[in-house]
Amino acid sequence: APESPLSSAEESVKSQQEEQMCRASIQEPSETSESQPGTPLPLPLPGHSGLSIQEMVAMSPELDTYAITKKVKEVLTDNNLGQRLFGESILGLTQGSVSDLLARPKPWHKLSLKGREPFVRMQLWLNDPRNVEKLMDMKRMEKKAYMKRRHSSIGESHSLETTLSGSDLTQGASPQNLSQQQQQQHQQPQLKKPRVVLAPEEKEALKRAYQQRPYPSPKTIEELASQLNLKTSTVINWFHNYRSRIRRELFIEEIQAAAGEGGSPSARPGKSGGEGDNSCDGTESDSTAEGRPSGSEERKGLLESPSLSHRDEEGEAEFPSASGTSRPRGGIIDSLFGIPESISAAATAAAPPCRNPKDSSLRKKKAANLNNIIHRLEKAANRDEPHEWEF
DNA sequence: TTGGAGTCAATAGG
DNA sequence: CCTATTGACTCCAA
Repeated sequence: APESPLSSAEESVKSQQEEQMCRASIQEPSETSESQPGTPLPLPLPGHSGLSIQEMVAMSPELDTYAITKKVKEVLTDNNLGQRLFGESILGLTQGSVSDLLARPKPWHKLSLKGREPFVRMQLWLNDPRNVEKLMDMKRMEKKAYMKRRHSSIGESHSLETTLSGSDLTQGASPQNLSQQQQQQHQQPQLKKPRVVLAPEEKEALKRAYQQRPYPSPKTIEELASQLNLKTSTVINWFHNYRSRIRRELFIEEIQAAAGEGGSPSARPGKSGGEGDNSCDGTESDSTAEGRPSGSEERKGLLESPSLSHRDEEGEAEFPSASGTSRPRGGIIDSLFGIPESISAAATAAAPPCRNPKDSSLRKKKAANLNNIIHRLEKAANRDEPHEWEF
Protein backbone atom coordinates (compact mmCIF):
# COMPACT_ATOMS: atom_id res chain seq x y z
CA ALA A 1 0.00 0.00 0.00
CA PRO A 2 2.27 2.71 -1.24
CA GLU A 3 1.02 5.86 0.21
CA SER A 4 3.38 7.06 -2.32
CA PRO A 5 4.80 10.49 -2.12
CA LEU A 6 2.38 11.62 -4.59
CA SER A 7 0.29 14.61 -4.37
CA SER A 8 0.56 16.27 -7.65
CA ALA A 9 -1.19 19.28 -6.49
CA GLU A 10 0.26 22.61 -7.14
CA GLU A 11 -0.26 25.89 -8.61
CA SER A 12 -0.84 26.81 -12.04
CA VAL A 13 1.18 29.85 -11.68
CA LYS A 14 1.23 31.21 -15.07
CA SER A 15 3.79 29.91 -17.35
CA GLN A 16 7.42 30.11 -16.83
CA GLN A 17 9.11 31.85 -19.58
CA GLU A 18 8.20 31.50 -23.12
CA GLU A 19 8.45 28.07 -24.51
CA GLN A 20 7.79 24.77 -23.06
CA MET A 21 10.32 22.50 -24.45
CA CYS A 22 9.91 18.91 -24.94
CA ARG A 23 8.45 17.17 -22.07
CA ALA A 24 7.15 13.84 -21.21
CA SER A 25 9.25 11.24 -22.82
CA ILE A 26 7.67 8.88 -20.49
CA GLN A 27 9.98 6.40 -19.05
CA GLU A 28 12.03 4.34 -21.26
CA PRO A 29 11.54 0.66 -21.06
CA SER A 30 13.92 0.45 -18.23
CA GLU A 31 12.35 -2.18 -16.14
CA THR A 32 14.40 -1.66 -13.13
CA SER A 33 11.17 -1.83 -11.40
CA GLU A 34 10.97 -3.89 -8.34
CA SER A 35 9.59 -2.11 -5.41
CA GLN A 36 7.70 0.93 -6.32
CA PRO A 37 9.93 3.68 -7.45
CA GLY A 38 9.83 2.23 -10.87
CA THR A 39 7.00 4.04 -12.42
CA PRO A 40 6.19 7.65 -12.12
CA LEU A 41 2.66 6.98 -11.18
CA PRO A 42 1.64 5.14 -8.08
CA LEU A 43 0.10 2.36 -10.02
CA PRO A 44 -2.80 1.54 -7.79
CA LEU A 45 -1.97 -2.01 -7.69
CA PRO A 46 -1.76 -4.00 -4.56
CA GLY A 47 1.61 -5.19 -3.59
CA HIS A 48 1.79 -8.21 -5.77
CA SER A 49 3.55 -8.26 -9.04
CA GLY A 50 6.37 -5.92 -9.58
CA LEU A 51 5.41 -5.30 -13.11
CA SER A 52 5.64 -1.99 -14.80
CA ILE A 53 2.50 -0.78 -16.44
CA GLN A 54 3.96 -1.26 -19.83
CA GLU A 55 4.49 -4.87 -19.03
CA MET A 56 1.00 -5.17 -17.77
CA VAL A 57 -0.33 -3.47 -20.80
CA ALA A 58 1.55 -5.86 -22.96
CA MET A 59 0.09 -8.83 -21.19
CA SER A 60 -3.29 -7.44 -20.61
CA PRO A 61 -6.20 -9.36 -21.96
CA GLU A 62 -8.66 -7.48 -24.06
CA LEU A 63 -10.43 -4.90 -22.00
CA ASP A 64 -13.79 -3.39 -22.60
CA THR A 65 -12.81 0.24 -22.81
CA TYR A 66 -16.36 1.39 -23.03
CA ALA A 67 -17.40 -0.44 -19.91
CA ILE A 68 -14.33 0.76 -18.08
CA THR A 69 -14.88 4.40 -18.86
CA LYS A 70 -18.50 4.06 -18.03
CA LYS A 71 -17.67 2.70 -14.64
CA VAL A 72 -14.99 5.26 -14.02
CA LYS A 73 -17.33 8.09 -14.85
CA GLU A 74 -19.87 6.63 -12.52
CA VAL A 75 -17.44 6.27 -9.67
CA LEU A 76 -16.05 9.71 -10.13
CA THR A 77 -19.37 11.43 -10.19
CA ASP A 78 -20.76 9.38 -7.36
CA ASN A 79 -17.91 10.47 -5.21
CA ASN A 80 -17.55 13.95 -6.43
CA LEU A 81 -14.12 13.39 -7.74
CA GLY A 82 -12.94 15.45 -10.64
CA GLN A 83 -11.22 14.44 -13.79
CA ARG A 84 -8.26 16.61 -13.05
CA LEU A 85 -7.36 14.91 -9.83
CA PHE A 86 -8.09 11.50 -11.21
CA GLY A 87 -6.16 12.17 -14.35
CA GLU A 88 -3.13 13.67 -12.75
CA SER A 89 -2.75 11.24 -9.95
CA ILE A 90 -4.02 8.03 -11.43
CA LEU A 91 -3.49 8.28 -15.13
CA GLY A 92 -0.79 10.83 -15.45
CA LEU A 93 -2.89 12.78 -17.90
CA THR A 94 -4.34 16.24 -17.89
CA GLN A 95 -8.00 16.97 -17.39
CA GLY A 96 -8.71 17.58 -21.02
CA SER A 97 -7.25 14.28 -22.01
CA VAL A 98 -9.23 12.48 -19.39
CA SER A 99 -12.42 14.10 -20.50
CA ASP A 100 -11.77 13.03 -24.02
CA LEU A 101 -10.85 9.55 -23.04
CA LEU A 102 -13.88 9.04 -20.89
CA ALA A 103 -16.23 10.48 -23.42
CA ARG A 104 -14.87 8.71 -26.45
CA PRO A 105 -12.90 5.64 -25.61
CA LYS A 106 -11.57 3.84 -28.62
CA PRO A 107 -12.12 0.13 -28.79
CA TRP A 108 -9.30 -1.89 -27.34
CA HIS A 109 -8.23 -3.42 -30.61
CA LYS A 110 -7.77 -0.05 -32.17
CA LEU A 111 -5.48 1.21 -29.50
CA SER A 112 -1.75 1.20 -29.61
CA LEU A 113 0.21 -0.06 -26.69
CA LYS A 114 0.59 3.43 -25.47
CA GLY A 115 -3.06 4.15 -25.87
CA ARG A 116 -4.01 1.14 -23.82
CA GLU A 117 -2.07 2.25 -20.85
CA PRO A 118 -4.67 4.62 -19.46
CA PHE A 119 -7.30 1.93 -19.68
CA VAL A 120 -5.17 -0.57 -17.88
CA ARG A 121 -4.57 1.97 -15.19
CA MET A 122 -8.26 2.64 -14.92
CA GLN A 123 -9.04 -1.02 -14.66
CA LEU A 124 -6.41 -1.47 -12.04
CA TRP A 125 -7.77 1.46 -10.18
CA LEU A 126 -11.28 0.11 -10.28
CA ASN A 127 -10.21 -3.25 -9.04
CA ASP A 128 -9.64 -1.97 -5.58
CA PRO A 129 -12.41 0.08 -4.07
CA ARG A 130 -9.98 1.43 -1.58
CA ASN A 131 -8.50 3.48 -4.34
CA VAL A 132 -11.54 5.66 -4.29
CA GLU A 133 -10.97 6.40 -0.68
CA LYS A 134 -7.43 7.31 -1.36
CA LEU A 135 -8.41 9.70 -4.05
CA MET A 136 -10.92 11.31 -1.80
CA ASP A 137 -8.31 11.76 0.85
CA MET A 138 -6.11 13.35 -1.66
CA LYS A 139 -8.86 15.68 -2.63
CA ARG A 140 -9.31 16.74 0.94
CA MET A 141 -5.66 17.36 1.30
CA GLU A 142 -5.63 19.50 -1.75
CA LYS A 143 -8.49 21.52 -0.51
CA LYS A 144 -6.90 21.96 2.83
CA ALA A 145 -3.70 23.15 1.27
CA TYR A 146 -5.64 25.50 -0.87
CA MET A 147 -7.54 27.01 1.99
CA LYS A 148 -4.45 27.38 3.99
CA ARG A 149 -2.69 29.10 1.23
CA ARG A 150 -5.26 31.68 0.48
CA HIS A 151 -5.95 32.31 4.08
CA SER A 152 -2.43 32.94 5.10
CA SER A 153 -1.63 35.14 2.24
CA ILE A 154 -4.47 37.47 2.81
CA GLY A 155 -3.53 40.23 0.55
CA GLU A 156 -2.39 37.96 -2.09
CA SER A 157 1.17 37.68 -3.15
CA HIS A 158 0.79 34.06 -2.66
CA SER A 159 3.47 32.01 -4.07
CA LEU A 160 4.27 28.62 -5.14
CA GLU A 161 4.62 25.63 -3.03
CA THR A 162 4.45 23.15 -5.68
CA THR A 163 3.86 20.03 -3.85
CA LEU A 164 5.79 18.34 -6.50
CA SER A 165 4.29 15.03 -7.06
CA GLY A 166 5.88 11.72 -7.22
CA SER A 167 4.70 11.57 -10.71
CA ASP A 168 7.17 13.64 -12.44
CA LEU A 169 5.50 13.87 -15.71
CA THR A 170 6.22 17.43 -15.40
CA GLN A 171 9.81 16.74 -15.54
CA GLY A 172 10.40 19.27 -18.13
CA ALA A 173 13.85 20.37 -18.91
CA SER A 174 13.18 23.66 -17.33
CA PRO A 175 14.76 23.68 -13.97
CA GLN A 176 14.75 27.34 -14.33
CA ASN A 177 14.55 29.28 -11.19
CA LEU A 178 11.04 30.33 -11.04
CA SER A 179 11.24 34.00 -10.74
CA GLN A 180 7.61 34.41 -11.18
CA GLN A 181 7.35 37.99 -10.41
CA GLN A 182 5.81 40.46 -12.59
CA GLN A 183 5.76 41.39 -16.16
CA GLN A 184 4.56 38.71 -18.41
CA GLN A 185 1.45 40.38 -19.37
CA HIS A 186 1.58 42.31 -22.48
CA GLN A 187 4.64 41.07 -24.09
CA GLN A 188 5.04 42.55 -27.42
CA PRO A 189 6.92 39.92 -29.27
CA GLN A 190 3.94 37.80 -28.51
CA LEU A 191 6.00 34.95 -27.34
CA LYS A 192 2.91 33.43 -26.05
CA LYS A 193 0.92 32.63 -29.07
CA PRO A 194 -2.69 33.65 -28.82
CA ARG A 195 -4.14 30.29 -29.70
CA VAL A 196 -5.97 30.24 -32.92
CA VAL A 197 -9.70 30.01 -32.72
CA LEU A 198 -11.33 29.25 -35.98
CA ALA A 199 -14.56 30.97 -36.73
CA PRO A 200 -17.59 28.84 -37.41
CA GLU A 201 -17.51 29.85 -41.03
CA GLU A 202 -13.95 28.82 -41.33
CA LYS A 203 -14.69 25.46 -39.86
CA GLU A 204 -17.57 25.03 -42.21
CA ALA A 205 -15.38 25.81 -45.13
CA LEU A 206 -12.78 23.37 -43.97
CA LYS A 207 -15.35 20.68 -43.44
CA ARG A 208 -16.65 21.23 -46.89
CA ALA A 209 -13.18 20.94 -48.25
CA TYR A 210 -12.71 17.81 -46.24
CA GLN A 211 -15.75 16.19 -47.71
CA GLN A 212 -14.40 16.67 -51.12
CA ARG A 213 -10.92 15.75 -50.25
CA PRO A 214 -9.93 14.39 -46.90
CA TYR A 215 -6.32 14.45 -47.90
CA PRO A 216 -5.70 17.70 -49.70
CA SER A 217 -2.52 18.16 -51.56
CA PRO A 218 -0.05 20.73 -50.37
CA LYS A 219 -1.26 22.91 -53.12
CA THR A 220 -4.83 22.68 -52.04
CA ILE A 221 -3.88 23.31 -48.49
CA GLU A 222 -2.03 26.36 -49.57
CA GLU A 223 -5.07 27.62 -51.37
CA LEU A 224 -7.35 26.95 -48.51
CA ALA A 225 -5.06 28.77 -46.21
CA SER A 226 -4.91 31.83 -48.31
CA GLN A 227 -8.59 31.86 -49.03
CA LEU A 228 -9.45 31.55 -45.41
CA ASN A 229 -6.64 33.71 -44.35
CA LEU A 230 -5.12 31.15 -42.09
CA LYS A 231 -1.66 29.92 -41.66
CA THR A 232 -0.79 26.89 -43.70
CA SER A 233 0.15 24.99 -40.62
CA THR A 234 -3.22 25.72 -39.13
CA VAL A 235 -4.94 24.20 -42.09
CA ILE A 236 -2.67 21.21 -41.97
CA ASN A 237 -3.28 20.76 -38.30
CA TRP A 238 -6.96 21.10 -38.82
CA PHE A 239 -7.02 18.29 -41.32
CA HIS A 240 -4.92 16.09 -39.11
CA ASN A 241 -7.18 16.69 -36.18
CA TYR A 242 -10.38 16.41 -38.09
CA ARG A 243 -9.48 13.14 -39.73
CA SER A 244 -8.39 11.77 -36.46
CA ARG A 245 -11.54 12.83 -34.70
CA ILE A 246 -13.82 11.63 -37.42
CA ARG A 247 -12.11 8.32 -37.30
CA ARG A 248 -12.68 8.12 -33.64
CA GLU A 249 -16.33 8.82 -33.98
CA LEU A 250 -16.61 5.98 -36.37
CA PHE A 251 -15.08 3.68 -33.83
CA ILE A 252 -17.55 4.76 -31.29
CA GLU A 253 -20.54 4.24 -33.43
CA GLU A 254 -19.09 0.95 -34.32
CA ILE A 255 -18.97 -0.01 -30.71
CA GLN A 256 -22.39 1.19 -29.87
CA ALA A 257 -23.83 -0.52 -32.84
CA ALA A 258 -22.12 -3.71 -31.92
CA ALA A 259 -23.14 -3.44 -28.36
CA GLY A 260 -26.66 -3.73 -29.48
CA GLU A 261 -29.27 -1.81 -27.69
CA GLY A 262 -30.08 -3.56 -24.52
CA GLY A 263 -33.11 -1.47 -24.55
CA SER A 264 -33.52 -0.90 -20.89
CA PRO A 265 -32.28 2.58 -20.30
CA SER A 266 -33.66 4.32 -23.26
CA ALA A 267 -31.19 7.08 -23.06
CA ARG A 268 -28.06 6.74 -25.03
CA PRO A 269 -25.31 9.07 -24.06
CA GLY A 270 -24.37 9.42 -27.65
CA LYS A 271 -26.06 12.07 -29.61
CA SER A 272 -25.52 10.47 -32.90
CA GLY A 273 -27.56 13.11 -34.56
CA GLY A 274 -25.99 14.02 -37.81
CA GLU A 275 -24.22 17.26 -37.90
CA GLY A 276 -26.19 20.07 -39.20
CA ASP A 277 -25.27 20.39 -42.76
CA ASN A 278 -26.08 23.94 -42.71
CA SER A 279 -24.37 25.48 -45.54
CA CYS A 280 -24.09 28.79 -44.09
CA ASP A 281 -22.72 31.76 -45.67
CA GLY A 282 -19.50 32.18 -47.29
CA THR A 283 -17.00 34.28 -45.70
CA GLU A 284 -15.53 36.91 -47.73
CA SER A 285 -15.37 36.66 -51.36
CA ASP A 286 -12.32 35.87 -53.18
CA SER A 287 -11.10 35.09 -56.51
CA THR A 288 -7.93 33.39 -56.17
CA ALA A 289 -6.82 32.99 -59.62
CA GLU A 290 -5.92 29.50 -60.14
CA GLY A 291 -4.93 26.95 -62.62
CA ARG A 292 -1.51 28.22 -63.07
CA PRO A 293 0.93 25.91 -64.63
CA SER A 294 -0.02 22.44 -63.78
CA GLY A 295 -3.59 22.85 -64.53
CA SER A 296 -5.24 20.24 -62.54
CA GLU A 297 -8.23 22.23 -61.90
CA GLU A 298 -9.22 22.87 -58.45
CA ARG A 299 -12.69 23.03 -57.22
CA LYS A 300 -13.42 26.34 -55.87
CA GLY A 301 -16.45 27.30 -54.00
CA LEU A 302 -14.66 26.11 -50.98
CA LEU A 303 -15.95 29.08 -49.29
CA GLU A 304 -19.28 29.53 -50.77
CA SER A 305 -20.95 26.84 -52.70
CA PRO A 306 -23.48 25.36 -50.42
CA SER A 307 -23.34 22.37 -52.62
CA LEU A 308 -22.31 19.08 -51.43
CA SER A 309 -24.02 16.90 -49.04
CA HIS A 310 -24.48 13.99 -51.24
CA ARG A 311 -25.02 11.10 -49.09
CA ASP A 312 -25.76 7.60 -50.01
CA GLU A 313 -24.14 6.39 -53.01
CA GLU A 314 -21.80 3.67 -52.15
CA GLY A 315 -23.92 0.64 -52.13
CA GLU A 316 -23.25 -1.56 -49.24
CA ALA A 317 -19.87 -3.05 -49.54
CA GLU A 318 -18.13 -1.48 -46.66
CA PHE A 319 -14.64 -2.36 -46.07
CA PRO A 320 -13.07 -4.72 -43.71
CA SER A 321 -12.66 -2.37 -40.86
CA ALA A 322 -12.08 -5.30 -38.69
CA SER A 323 -13.63 -4.92 -35.36
CA GLY A 324 -13.35 -8.54 -34.77
CA THR A 325 -13.68 -9.03 -31.14
CA SER A 326 -11.10 -11.38 -29.91
CA ARG A 327 -11.72 -14.52 -28.14
CA PRO A 328 -8.46 -15.51 -26.59
CA ARG A 329 -9.52 -14.68 -23.17
CA GLY A 330 -7.90 -16.14 -20.20
CA GLY A 331 -4.41 -15.50 -19.20
CA ILE A 332 -2.42 -15.33 -16.12
CA ILE A 333 -2.99 -11.76 -15.34
CA ASP A 334 -6.49 -12.18 -16.44
CA SER A 335 -7.11 -12.74 -12.84
CA LEU A 336 -4.92 -9.89 -11.97
CA PHE A 337 -7.42 -7.69 -13.55
CA GLY A 338 -10.63 -8.39 -11.92
CA ILE A 339 -12.23 -8.28 -15.26
CA PRO A 340 -14.52 -11.22 -14.95
CA GLU A 341 -17.93 -9.85 -14.59
CA SER A 342 -17.73 -6.69 -12.66
CA ILE A 343 -18.11 -4.07 -15.22
CA SER A 344 -18.37 -6.13 -18.28
CA ALA A 345 -21.89 -6.87 -17.36
CA ALA A 346 -22.75 -3.26 -17.40
CA ALA A 347 -22.77 -2.35 -20.99
CA THR A 348 -22.42 -5.68 -22.54
CA ALA A 349 -25.33 -6.99 -24.32
CA ALA A 350 -26.13 -9.07 -27.27
CA ALA A 351 -23.77 -8.35 -30.00
CA PRO A 352 -23.16 -11.17 -32.39
CA PRO A 353 -26.32 -11.59 -34.36
CA CYS A 354 -26.83 -7.95 -34.69
CA ARG A 355 -27.45 -7.10 -38.25
CA ASN A 356 -30.05 -4.69 -39.07
CA PRO A 357 -30.29 -3.59 -42.61
CA LYS A 358 -31.46 -0.30 -41.38
CA ASP A 359 -28.68 2.09 -40.98
CA SER A 360 -27.95 5.06 -38.98
CA SER A 361 -26.80 8.35 -40.15
CA LEU A 362 -23.25 7.41 -40.06
CA ARG A 363 -23.42 7.09 -43.74
CA LYS A 364 -21.71 10.33 -44.23
CA LYS A 365 -18.87 9.35 -42.06
CA LYS A 366 -18.50 6.07 -43.78
CA ALA A 367 -18.35 7.94 -47.00
CA ALA A 368 -15.52 9.96 -45.66
CA ASN A 369 -13.91 6.78 -44.60
CA LEU A 370 -14.25 5.55 -48.14
CA ASN A 371 -12.53 8.60 -49.39
CA ASN A 372 -9.83 7.77 -47.02
CA ILE A 373 -9.43 4.38 -48.55
CA ILE A 374 -9.53 5.80 -52.00
CA HIS A 375 -6.82 8.17 -51.11
CA ARG A 376 -4.63 5.34 -50.06
CA LEU A 377 -5.31 3.40 -53.19
CA GLU A 378 -4.40 6.35 -55.30
CA LYS A 379 -1.30 6.85 -53.39
CA ALA A 380 -0.33 3.30 -53.85
CA ALA A 381 -1.14 3.37 -57.51
CA ASN A 382 0.60 6.46 -58.61
CA ARG A 383 2.69 8.72 -56.60
CA ASP A 384 1.69 11.68 -58.61
CA GLU A 385 -1.07 14.06 -58.04
CA PRO A 386 -4.36 12.49 -57.38
CA HIS A 387 -5.65 13.74 -60.66
CA GLU A 388 -9.18 13.08 -61.42
CA TRP A 389 -9.58 9.46 -61.65
CA GLU A 390 -13.05 9.18 -62.78
CA PHE A 391 -14.44 6.38 -64.67
C1' DT B 1 7.87 13.70 -45.59
C1' DT B 2 3.33 12.40 -44.48
C1' DG B 3 -0.14 10.62 -41.62
C1' DG B 4 -1.74 8.57 -37.32
C1' DA B 5 -1.97 8.26 -32.35
C1' DG B 6 -1.68 10.53 -28.01
C1' DT B 7 -1.58 14.45 -25.48
C1' DC B 8 -1.23 19.06 -23.83
C1' DA B 9 -3.04 23.21 -22.56
C1' DA B 10 -5.85 27.30 -23.47
C1' DT B 11 -10.42 28.42 -23.28
C1' DA B 12 -15.44 28.39 -23.49
C1' DG B 13 -19.50 27.04 -20.74
C1' DG B 14 -21.74 25.53 -16.43
C1' DC C 1 -14.36 24.97 -9.01
C1' DC C 2 -15.52 21.33 -13.12
C1' DT C 3 -15.95 19.45 -17.81
C1' DA C 4 -15.81 19.65 -23.06
C1' DT C 5 -13.62 21.24 -27.07
C1' DT C 6 -9.87 21.80 -30.04
C1' DG C 7 -5.45 23.88 -32.32
C1' DA C 8 -0.82 22.55 -31.81
C1' DC C 9 2.94 19.51 -30.72
C1' DT C 10 5.73 15.09 -30.04
C1' DC C 11 6.68 10.47 -31.43
C1' DC C 12 6.83 7.02 -34.44
C1' DA C 13 6.25 4.17 -38.48
C1' DA C 14 5.95 3.74 -43.47
